[in-house]
Amino acid sequence: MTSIVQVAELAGVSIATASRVISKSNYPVNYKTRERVLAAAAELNYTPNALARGMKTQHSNMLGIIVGDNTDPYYAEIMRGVEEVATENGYLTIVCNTDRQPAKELKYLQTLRDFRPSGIIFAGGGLTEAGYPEKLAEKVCELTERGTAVVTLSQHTLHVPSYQPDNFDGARQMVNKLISLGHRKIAFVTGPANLIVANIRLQGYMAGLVEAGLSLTQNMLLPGNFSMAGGEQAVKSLAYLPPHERPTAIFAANDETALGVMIGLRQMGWQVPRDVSVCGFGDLPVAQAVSPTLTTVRIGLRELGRHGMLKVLALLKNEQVAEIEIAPTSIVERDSTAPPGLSQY
Amino acid sequence: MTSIVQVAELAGVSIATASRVISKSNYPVNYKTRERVLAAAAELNYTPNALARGMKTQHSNMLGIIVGDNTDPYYAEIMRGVEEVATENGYLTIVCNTDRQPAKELKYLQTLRDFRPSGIIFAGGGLTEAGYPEKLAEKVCELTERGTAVVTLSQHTLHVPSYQPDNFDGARQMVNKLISLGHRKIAFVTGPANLIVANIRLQGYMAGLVEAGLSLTQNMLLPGNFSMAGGEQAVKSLAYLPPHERPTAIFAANDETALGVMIGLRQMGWQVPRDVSVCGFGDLPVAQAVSPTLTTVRIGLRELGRHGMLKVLALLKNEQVAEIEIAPTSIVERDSTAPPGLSQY
DNA sequence: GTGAAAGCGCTAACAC
DNA sequence: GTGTTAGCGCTTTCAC
Repeated sequence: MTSIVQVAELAGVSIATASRVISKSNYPVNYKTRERVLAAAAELNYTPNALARGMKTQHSNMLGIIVGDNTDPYYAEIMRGVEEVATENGYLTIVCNTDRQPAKELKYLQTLRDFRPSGIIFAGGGLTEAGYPEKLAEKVCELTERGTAVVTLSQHTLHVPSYQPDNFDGARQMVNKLISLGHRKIAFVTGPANLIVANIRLQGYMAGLVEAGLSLTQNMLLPGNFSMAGGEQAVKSLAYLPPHERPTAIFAANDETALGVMIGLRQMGWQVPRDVSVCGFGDLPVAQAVSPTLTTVRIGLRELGRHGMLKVLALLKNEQVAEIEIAPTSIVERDSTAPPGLSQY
Repeated sequence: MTSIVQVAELAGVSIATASRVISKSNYPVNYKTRERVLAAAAELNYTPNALARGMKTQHSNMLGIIVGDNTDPYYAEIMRGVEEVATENGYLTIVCNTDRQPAKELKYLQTLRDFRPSGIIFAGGGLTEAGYPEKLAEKVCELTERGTAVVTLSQHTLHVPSYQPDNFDGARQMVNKLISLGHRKIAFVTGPANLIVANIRLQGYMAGLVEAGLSLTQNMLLPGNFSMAGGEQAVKSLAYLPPHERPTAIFAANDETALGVMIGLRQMGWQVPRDVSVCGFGDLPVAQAVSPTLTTVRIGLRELGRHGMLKVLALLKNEQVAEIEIAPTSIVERDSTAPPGLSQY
């Protein structure tokens, strides 16, 4: 394999000089000499060994992205944004699926550590299992101490720079919207209890109700888990409610759940939005593809990823970065919501 | 940072000995000595620097996976399978989005090369632009020569070990199925013309028709591009056909296209499967989520990824591997297909 | 069964 | 503006 030594030889310069031009260091090199080195490198089809370089510099132009599951469109979109900016800047993106399991997350962090990544992005949102935040913080500390840039893309137990969607306000706004449509009985399908983000959305929902002077009724909270199956399951319980106690709108903690809710309702013979309005959170591409199209809270996911990676790059350049930046969320009104009272029951 | 030197010191042995036990080499080391090294490593929370190791061994326990777009569920599923097996074996998975652009694919291969990956998996299927297969083959050759294990997960221009779904037979079977339902006018929405896999599915479709003694009518071929928008667009042209010339079934080259087809038909006021049957290829998770649920050709995508990675591992161990293995495909009949003639026109 | 030492390819002092 | 050289942390001959 061709190394910098052959390049130097062919160019008739020392390895140091060759390295200076190859590594784009800002060290002064004579114009002609530089040209010769570049020509030699091109001729030999040479590119530097990233491993060797990483060994010297102590970091490797690799970026780890921690996600729950790369097949989940929420993460897939973020990952795509991260990857775009990463590759534009010569970084390689490593997928780390955790399935939201602390053990897997820790394991990946360990493996990543061995590779001296330049940065790590936590796309998903902080697991809150007892004792886990501390363990995680410790592992992450080992990384940051050694210069790895760590960024989260959601509210998180980790106290590192973060670019995060306004989950609280998004949920609050959605409740406002439903209320302005005339809804008073608004159910909420929750996310996993151990996920910070899921809880913040729940809080936004509750805040929205309280602001409007509505009371929280226990059975308006349906347990979900951010999955389609969870949403489908959750609404089944509504069939047992006497008609006048049924919600006129169901707000799901994420889009996948909302899709499940729609499937469940269809099976029950309830029509959306005639009998009940449904809305989600995230604005995944699929929200526009289903029928009826899904009203949801828009997070610019790809942009979230792009911005997160830019933050990593800024950190790496020792630039000043805001500790926490909030990405605004907004309501996208589509066909799955309508005023209540269209129903026959 | 703690290196093997501190471990050796703490254990009171030489670096060589420490390395022998840490690197799990099968070199004989005294039982007690081994224990001491392990204890020291544990105490120091030591794990070997993957970069340094890679520098010696000339490959880095990294695996590149080349996909069109990681947000495409087809690739996401494969990637997930690959990642599972990779991480179980201590490999890191690098996402490489090419958007099916030769230039991006080449660029990624170049970057990967610098990192000395142990393996590269081409999840997507061979671009056939003029002159490109040769260029790609050359780049890949540089990699394989140096011991990188390269595997494709579809029919491909590259002549490397491959584990690939039976795209031809899947399409043929689907046509058989439609014919057995009574369909005679079966349209096919094609994939991108520059994609091998898309063409093979098209060939399977044609073979199925020919076997049944049906003729290929030109306007039964609708141009698509594997995207939802493409499917939506494609069916619009059918509105201009006189009713008796309209297809009674539309077979889309992949599931995304089929979803687009369903959306387009809905806009045109055609009901599925009453007015026209629709089917896809791939069996993405979403195929079960849409309404009506989608009849499609099942490829075990995650399994495809898992198996592909296993093939890489086998190659790395210099085991004998089959050059080409075919993964069977099968028909999953759901609600989007029915016998023709239910339509009112 | 163990240790000393070379060297993988690169960068960054440090000379000149 | 250029060259010499010392490592980065590891594996692996080659001695003993």
